[in-house]
Amino acid sequence: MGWAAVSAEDNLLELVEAEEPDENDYRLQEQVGFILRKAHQRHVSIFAAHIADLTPPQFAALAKLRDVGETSQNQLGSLIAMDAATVKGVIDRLKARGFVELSKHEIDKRRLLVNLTAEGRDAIERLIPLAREITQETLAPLSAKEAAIFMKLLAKLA
Amino acid sequence: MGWAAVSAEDNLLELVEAEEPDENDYRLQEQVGFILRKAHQRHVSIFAAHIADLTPPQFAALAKLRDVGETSQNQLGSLIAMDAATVKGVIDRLKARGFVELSKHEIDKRRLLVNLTAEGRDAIERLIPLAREITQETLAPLSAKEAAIFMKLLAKLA
DNA sequence: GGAAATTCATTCGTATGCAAATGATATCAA
DNA sequence: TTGATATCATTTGCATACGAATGAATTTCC
Repeated sequence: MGWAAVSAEDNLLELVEAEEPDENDYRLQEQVGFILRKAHQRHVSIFAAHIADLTPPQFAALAKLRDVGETSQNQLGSLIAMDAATVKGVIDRLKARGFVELSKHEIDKRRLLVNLTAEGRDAIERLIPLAREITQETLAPLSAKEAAIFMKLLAKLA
Repeated sequence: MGWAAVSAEDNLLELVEAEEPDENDYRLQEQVGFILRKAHQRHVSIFAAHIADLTPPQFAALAKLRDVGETSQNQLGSLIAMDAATVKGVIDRLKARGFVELSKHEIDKRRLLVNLTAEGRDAIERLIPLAREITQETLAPLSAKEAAIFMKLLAKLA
């Protein structure tokens, strides 16, 4: 096998390259984590444009309290995907705003119970229609069918 | 029209309810923003399990510098979706680690040029294979076809 | 040429987000 | 019963993330 077999050499190279097409090629902009971060940023920005006086985590806490009623702080955190340290800060700020009130569990003295105040309930009821708009605007780049598929796959991923 | 027309009344109510099926119904767990936040959290967790000594934003900065070479701090920020305040902190920490070096632009004295050090280049080359695994693991709940569809829709959204 | 607008970077303040350590309380098990 | 475990909450430290204000340098435009 001498250098006369030029086309055979080329074919071999093509095969090798076909096995490892991305050896030197890493495109940050195409990685799921990078795009996920950007999509999340965009959502937070849309949220802020519609609801200026509350953050998404604060809204989530109020919305979940509306669903389940009084719960312990950590339990609420697990319902809205926040660890103990994070949920504490969120609840502290909601308390300072008068949207939630805290009390001690009668039996289990470790637990800190959280509940909506009347003002907090008013706020979340008032904000839910805006939250629907936020969801709509976030999904606006997709058709209805695309959005449905996307939501199903995103849920699988999360 | 008296109260004899009971079934007609019922039909009317059904119609009204069909128009507004979710009047009192807001499911936080089904909102795109909430799930997006959880999916992002999951990705960050997977990232940390594979690459313990660098955060996703720090990795993004190194990967992008590898692509484009020396750039100004703000320009780098816009390439990886970070505002000026955020990118400064990321670059400061990468500089403290010896992964990037800073210099002043000769002509435009406002600009702060950022570039990889030899150590930074070694690091990013070493980490890219791990980053591929991170992407794979993040998308693991989806089939190859689902992942392709998801990435296309996610890109549209971000 | 020079005032106005723009760009680059920094700083400050506020808000997640999480790991790790700690203390108080409750539960489990030998 | 009591000693080991587990749970609930707090605190500290670090790292994004972004709005707003500031200062320095450049560009635009009349």
